[in-house]
Amino acid sequence: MANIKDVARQAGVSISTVSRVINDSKSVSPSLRVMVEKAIDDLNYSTNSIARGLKSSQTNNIAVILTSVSRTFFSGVLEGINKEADQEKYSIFISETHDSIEREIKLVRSCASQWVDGIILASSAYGNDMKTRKYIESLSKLEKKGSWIPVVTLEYPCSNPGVDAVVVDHKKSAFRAVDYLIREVGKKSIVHISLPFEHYMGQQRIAGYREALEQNGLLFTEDNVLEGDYTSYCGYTLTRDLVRRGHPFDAVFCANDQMAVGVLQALSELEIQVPEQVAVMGNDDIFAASIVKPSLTSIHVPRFEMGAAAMKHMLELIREGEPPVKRKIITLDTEIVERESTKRGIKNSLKYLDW
Amino acid sequence: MANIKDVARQAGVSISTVSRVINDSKSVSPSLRVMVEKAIDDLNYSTNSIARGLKSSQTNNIAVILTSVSRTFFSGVLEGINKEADQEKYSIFISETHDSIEREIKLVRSCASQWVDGIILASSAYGNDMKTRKYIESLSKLEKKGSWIPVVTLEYPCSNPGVDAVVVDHKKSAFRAVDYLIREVGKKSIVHISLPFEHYMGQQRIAGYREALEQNGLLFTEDNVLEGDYTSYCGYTLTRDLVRRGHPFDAVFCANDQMAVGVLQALSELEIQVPEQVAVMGNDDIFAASIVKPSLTSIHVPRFEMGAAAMKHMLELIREGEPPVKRKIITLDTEIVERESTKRGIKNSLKYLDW
DNA sequence: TTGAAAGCGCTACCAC
DNA sequence: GTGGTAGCGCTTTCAA
Repeated sequence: MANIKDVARQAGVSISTVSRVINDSKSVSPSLRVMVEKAIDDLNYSTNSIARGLKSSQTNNIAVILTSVSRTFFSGVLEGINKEADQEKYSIFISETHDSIEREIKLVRSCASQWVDGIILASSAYGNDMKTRKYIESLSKLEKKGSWIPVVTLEYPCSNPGVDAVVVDHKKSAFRAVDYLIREVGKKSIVHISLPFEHYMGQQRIAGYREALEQNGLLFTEDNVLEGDYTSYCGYTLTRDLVRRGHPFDAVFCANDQMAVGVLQALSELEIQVPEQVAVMGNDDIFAASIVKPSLTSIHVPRFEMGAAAMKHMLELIREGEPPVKRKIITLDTEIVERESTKRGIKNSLKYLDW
Repeated sequence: MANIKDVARQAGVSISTVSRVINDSKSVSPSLRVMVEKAIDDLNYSTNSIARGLKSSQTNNIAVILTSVSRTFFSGVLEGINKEADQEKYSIFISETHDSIEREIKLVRSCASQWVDGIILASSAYGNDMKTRKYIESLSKLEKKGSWIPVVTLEYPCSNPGVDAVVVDHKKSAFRAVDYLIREVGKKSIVHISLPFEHYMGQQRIAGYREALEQNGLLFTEDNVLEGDYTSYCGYTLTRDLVRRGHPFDAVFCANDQMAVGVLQALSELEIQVPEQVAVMGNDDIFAASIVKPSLTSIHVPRFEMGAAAMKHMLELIREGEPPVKRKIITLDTEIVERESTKRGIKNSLKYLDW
């Protein structure tokens, strides 16, 4: 690949002139401009963004660090991010942590050292050890050449108050879900399959679950809260286990849809009627919710909007160039999407989106 | 973020020495090494990979260019790619073309100009116009600082014979699927919902479909081949349309699972028995195939292995440093996964993978 | 074993 | 309008 020097030689002009043409400066005569453009075309030259970045400290790259792109939830988020990025000249750089905090730390460091212009992060830094805390601390102080690299977290606010976030109110969502199960569906013994207990989001949902029970005069018992691990397999086994133990319940609220699908599968095998005997509710409203039979009532999380909002906010932060005076947390609304797993005979509109 | 100069000053040594420590050269005295390491730690220094790349022309970044990460098919591929990359020191850089050839061309150029060490590409360059051909031509000649940037394509071999690929035999897969529908399921009027006709993979599958019919003494008619667009919506509408027109058919073979899910939905609404009246078969075996009811018979494509093989091969190409004498096309095997949409009463083992 | 200095490809500043 | 040149942060000779 030719470099700027080659182009200059080929066109018979100085490097400066070539640079001016590339960067669209007006102070270059039409004749020279034409010659340079021809040389660029002849040599199939394209400017080396590494070297450019080294000088200008602007790479036009934005890193998106997620736990896993195959987690359906994040696919939608990515669509939103991409949509906003496309309109500007930014490229997106996706990497995956697979829920490993070590990998997350390594990736953030690596992105910073590559001088990305910003980082959109779905963190799994739940721990409270020294190393994790130091890492979280560092998130608001990432720099390249002395200038600030903004970080925006997804899903929940990171514990560093210097980092902005785009979130949904997990507690409120869970509250409304359980309140709905009690008041609209008429259930009384609601089991909650949660996320790993250490996860902030899981804790929030448990809090919402509890509040809904108590406000409706029902008893909160720890027996009814099961620790899940995101997978549909755990929903499946936990449910079979509940039934085997003869634990009484007439509804299950799961912290994500994958687990709820596992619950449905187990109930179907055990020939337990949904929703008459047991109603099931998920969270996130991924497309699988509308595909399973019975279709799954879930809480719709605006994933696309979440990604778009994160990117939009990121662009603002980059434009401003320095940490905002006051932290900004953008909260998006969720809503319940009612389907057959809580209400018999409801018409299930299969979503015809790309997946 | 501190730079190497700062570290050198802090440690009271030369830049060269710091560089030696960073790059693990042995020719540095233990005492100095300790001082430098302390300085690095104190300043929280991490080496700027941009500048490093500028000099060494090795960035340790590998670009993965896909149509869309939310297309379930590619999620699995990414897992495989990541698994292999993790073992080495490479970072993965994912971007999406959304089936736009312009975007694809732009991305490849941009990656090359960022001096990635290699590009794994799921191309949508089906066109035959001048620009596309020139682009495909260029794929085997990507360079940074005069050294070759290897490209490996996924899913199908690109028409440039200088580009290696990891693929499955689409024609053979389709052949086996249709042969199975005829001989095992006993169907005779098989409709094929294809990909957009211009797509190489779609053409291959149609060829396999045709061959299976003919080898089994059935007539191939163009009426039975419908052009699809990947979405479940098109499977849905095409099926309703067939039925409305009174087109006779007793099986549908779809070029992907999404379309097959749409077919199932339409048949269910029309109260047509699956598989007795109409058997349905998909392609790819994404997890949705095991979730729908009736569950969907499909062709399992080893996505994970595909990604892993592509990455493995990429690392070899990078190690060798120059184009191989002979093009290598790695072909992986597919297999039929039998479920309820072609065989009543078969036990459906829901896959408990992460999705 | 150590340090000085050239140079990777580019931009930006300063002269002319 | 144009060209010369310093320098971004790093690696890599070459000398000492």
